[in-house]
Amino acid sequence: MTAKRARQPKPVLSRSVEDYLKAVYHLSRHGGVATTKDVAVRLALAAPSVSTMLKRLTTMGLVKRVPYQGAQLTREGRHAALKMIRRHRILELYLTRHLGFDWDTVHAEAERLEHAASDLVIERMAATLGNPQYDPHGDPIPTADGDIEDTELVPLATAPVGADLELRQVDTQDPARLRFFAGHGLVPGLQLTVADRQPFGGPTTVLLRPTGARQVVGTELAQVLLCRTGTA
Amino acid sequence: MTAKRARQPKPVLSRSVEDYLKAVYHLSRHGGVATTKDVAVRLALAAPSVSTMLKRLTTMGLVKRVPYQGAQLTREGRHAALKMIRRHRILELYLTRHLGFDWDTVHAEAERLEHAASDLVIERMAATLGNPQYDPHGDPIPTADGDIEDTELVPLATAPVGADLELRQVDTQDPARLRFFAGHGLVPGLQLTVADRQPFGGPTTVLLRPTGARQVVGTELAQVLLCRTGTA
DNA sequence: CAAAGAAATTAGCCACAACTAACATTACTG
DNA sequence: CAGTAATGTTAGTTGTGGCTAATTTCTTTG
Repeated sequence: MTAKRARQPKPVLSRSVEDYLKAVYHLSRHGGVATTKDVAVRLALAAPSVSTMLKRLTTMGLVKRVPYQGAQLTREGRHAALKMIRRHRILELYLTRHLGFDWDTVHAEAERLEHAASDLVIERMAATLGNPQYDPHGDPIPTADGDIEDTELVPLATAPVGADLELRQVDTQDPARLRFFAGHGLVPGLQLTVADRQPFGGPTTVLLRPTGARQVVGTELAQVLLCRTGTA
Repeated sequence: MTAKRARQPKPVLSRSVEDYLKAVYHLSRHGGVATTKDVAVRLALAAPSVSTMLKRLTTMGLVKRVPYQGAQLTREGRHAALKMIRRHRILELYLTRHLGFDWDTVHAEAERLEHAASDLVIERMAATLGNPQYDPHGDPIPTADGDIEDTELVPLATAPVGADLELRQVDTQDPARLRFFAGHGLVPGLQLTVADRQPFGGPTTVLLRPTGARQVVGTELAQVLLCRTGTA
């Protein structure tokens, strides 16, 4: 018995199963559980389809589930999910860096390719990219053995006025929003200062550090701009 | 009714259908028809599965079929098949040129990716490659609108002794054979002269033009080395 | 705390695409 | 040219993964 590899020889998860695992991962990432409804919405499926599949995943040992409550991934399920997320993010970065795609279109492309690309293709792409740590949106890329960085980030919408921040992650896949952000220089790595925030859910005004340019950002958008504090 | 594009809006063929169309294309390429058996062997499926599917493809208008005789592609079916073959060959070339794959491993990779890559990804790859005409094995790459070069090539096994040839195409996907060929410099573009052929299905001896090196090739292998005549 | 509403599940259905077993047709050969 | 071998098709089954309709459970609130 070789220590850790080859637990199961190669059950090979179906495309559907892979999508479910990713969905459950994302929905239960911050402590909670993934409910049937949420998974159904995320995958654009009917609730009964999800209910049935989650039961199947449970018997496969990929998911822990409490009926009528929700589901979480097992260690094995999380490993499979992180593998898919690694594929997805490497593909996104590869498509932008080497095939001229914009960051607002890569998500859809990667969504299909991630199920078809072999490990070897993915690792060759990763190597070509210099084993990157982040995808074009700033999302951390899990390592090949399933470790993922878990930095505490604060949404711009809730960062205190006066704070010096670095924009680390743009947490949306909506092409229109992404194009807006890119058009205003709001991309990962940007240094900024919170200049003002209007009360009652009003917009946040930021100063873009290098240029000193002002930028007003509505709450909805400020919610998905995730920042790291303390970069003077 | 816009002249030729958008006959059907977007029926989107399934992975299986795409594989069947490719198989029928390859099997009926040289005039004949594709029989149920041949398709079954090629796709590693049971004959009844193929029989049923060919009937389905017929009702979809992708295939013309005479029961108990065999099938051929319709114009629409051929178009779809050539589109897949374009994808496949561009992927093969891209994988070898940009991701460090050897020509004996790309077939399997491309076989899975061809169903998942969007037109845009494929055309970006093609552009990156300089809109190439041939894949790593020398197979012609169909154009985006479905034209494919149809050169008359002669197998080395049947080329007359004394002929000056250019090796154009290596017509196998078997990794072991491909490695053998690559190891002996037998790759598309090679100039060679047929020095000798033993009778009764015996091996062919060739002189590799640049170096003058001798190489003996057995009949089975000489059958898949497709050459163009007349290159003094 | 009972009843309405939301969410989850069960039951029953369908399409796709494979399979085996049984039967039909075509091709080959003594 | 009859009969067997090879090939093709039909019939019936299976597994996956969707769906709607009906039912159950949980949550929320008058």
